[in-house]
Amino acid sequence: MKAQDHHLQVPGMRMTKQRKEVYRTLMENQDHPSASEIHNLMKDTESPMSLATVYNCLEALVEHGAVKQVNIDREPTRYCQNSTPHAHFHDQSTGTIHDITFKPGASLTDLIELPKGTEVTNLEISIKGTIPS
Amino acid sequence: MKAQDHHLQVPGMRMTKQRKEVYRTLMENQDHPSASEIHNLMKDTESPMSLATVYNCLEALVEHGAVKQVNIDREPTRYCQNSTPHAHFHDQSTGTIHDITFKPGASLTDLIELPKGTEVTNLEISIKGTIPS
DNA sequence: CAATAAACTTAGAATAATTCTAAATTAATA
DNA sequence: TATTAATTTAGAATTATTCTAAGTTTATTG
Ligand SMILES: [Mn+2]
Ligand SMILES: [Mn+2]
Ligand SMILES: [Zn+2]
Ligand SMILES: [Zn+2]
Repeated sequence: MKAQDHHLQVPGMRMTKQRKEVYRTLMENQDHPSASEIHNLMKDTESPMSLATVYNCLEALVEHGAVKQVNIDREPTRYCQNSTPHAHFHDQSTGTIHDITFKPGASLTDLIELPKGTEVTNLEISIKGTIPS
Repeated sequence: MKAQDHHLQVPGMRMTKQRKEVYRTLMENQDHPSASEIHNLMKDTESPMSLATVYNCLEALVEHGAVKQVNIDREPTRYCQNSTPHAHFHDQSTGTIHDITFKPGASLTDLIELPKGTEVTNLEISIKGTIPS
């Protein structure tokens, strides 16, 4: 799946008009928008849709690994089009969220010790702070 | 602040009866309970209190660094009495959350590259998976 | 193709964790 | 002690998200 591939197709997921548009909107707004932000972005397009459908589409995309959920504290869940492993940096001076890729060859076990046989199904690293302008 | 010190005192925070009891309850239930679980745990004690007060006390304790919030997805916020830096492992087969300390000498920058001058104010690492029994 | 079933979309209602409000109480300060 | 500031509380309000039930689209079967 290329970064600019707006014509996502995932085996097992019916790619409806609505899912296609939600995915495209997310690709064109890579700043981790929330469901309602995505919904608003689609208000004035040719394919407005209900907020429930935006939630449903995002859920389907997340289930199929095409999209990631990002939770910062109790704020509304945001969505990330970057399906590769990465961390999130939450810049407190701008409110924006940046993707941060892992160093090549780096592993979680560099940082922490996990009991033998531990199966990791999901890893979330979120950093809050400021970046110099 | 020792691990078993239930007589917390933090400069700048008025240690009321309620805050003391919330903190003590959290020390005695180190399994990352939610606000309403803490509230329930105190229902049958000598100092029951309103749920709003539990939230208020936890907020004060978090602000003063004595307690940490733990957010897993959109589940109710849980609270952690371990004020030292650590990661959280969410065991999916039991639903429990374990503290995982960082390897001595390990640093976040072993894993990711941050722009020069970046100030990190908060780091959260949460891992989901299973541990063999 | 026609009929049937399954999946999807939608508006609006429901849910539930958390926050807010406003009044009473408690603690600190002058 | 008198005054002020902080805290507690019950209950109302908020709000992101999920649910319901009906209509629509898509896939499958005969
Ligand atoms: Mn945004
Ligand atoms: Mn618990
Ligand atoms: Zn991201
Ligand atoms: Zn913890």
